[in-house]
Amino acid sequence: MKDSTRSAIDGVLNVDRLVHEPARLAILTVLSQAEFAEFGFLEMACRLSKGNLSSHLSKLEAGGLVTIEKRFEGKRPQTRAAITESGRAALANYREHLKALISEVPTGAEGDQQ
Amino acid sequence: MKDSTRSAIDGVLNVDRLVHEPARLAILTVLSQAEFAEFGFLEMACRLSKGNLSSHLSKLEAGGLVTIEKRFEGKRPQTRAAITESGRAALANYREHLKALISEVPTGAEGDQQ
DNA sequence: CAAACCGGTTTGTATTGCAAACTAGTTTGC
DNA sequence: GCAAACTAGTTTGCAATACAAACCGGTTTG
Repeated sequence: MKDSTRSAIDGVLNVDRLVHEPARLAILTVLSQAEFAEFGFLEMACRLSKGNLSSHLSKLEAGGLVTIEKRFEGKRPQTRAAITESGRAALANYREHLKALISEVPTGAEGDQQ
Repeated sequence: MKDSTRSAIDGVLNVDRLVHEPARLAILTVLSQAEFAEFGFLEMACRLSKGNLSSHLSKLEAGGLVTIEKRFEGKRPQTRAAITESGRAALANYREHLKALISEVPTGAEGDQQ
């Protein structure tokens, strides 16, 4: 087994589960592209129900990857989420692991066993 | 939101959960590099306990992504796993989604909201 | 022949992702 | 002016599942 394959697999095995979950990865990805985003926007952008979005945001907040700001837009409540520095780092780190997997391990079929 | 970002996120949201789990992704990745692998080898290569490896292999088998062959090596039982065509396709597809995410969405910090 | 080892499978548990139900307030229709 | 519908979320309940620990059948070793 090649060294690069070895470390790519180790990377995969150690991914941050908080980031790895597709819904949260989507949220972080969207947030990484903007200064902040409103709840309603995230709902559509990530195709999540309000319930799921709410709970995933709570987990991301608990993990320090995003901040949640609650405010009023006129008379209506409004929630804004933003990625933190720590969140950016976690996302970047996650993406590095994926990149390693993709670039270091060939798609190829044949190879030598063990 | 850019179109490429949109489809990258859709890709992430629709990943095959059977492949997405790190332990199973590791297994499939290892199997994709060889014709087959023995249980004991997978155990080390994927840094999995026997119990976990056993149950993940069962799930992959149930999903048709790998085949399990049981035989005797001398007097001892031995299990071999191999990736199927369907498994190869699922892995390739999964990797395509990742690649799309990484290549289409910039790491960048700033951007315009919504 | 007992103890340790090999090669796994089964079982138990704690986590968690998701949907559905709920809460709290606001606007609209009549 | 008040009931019904809508907005903006949170909480709750449940089914799935990842992992560890216990277990099991057999084999080798001391």
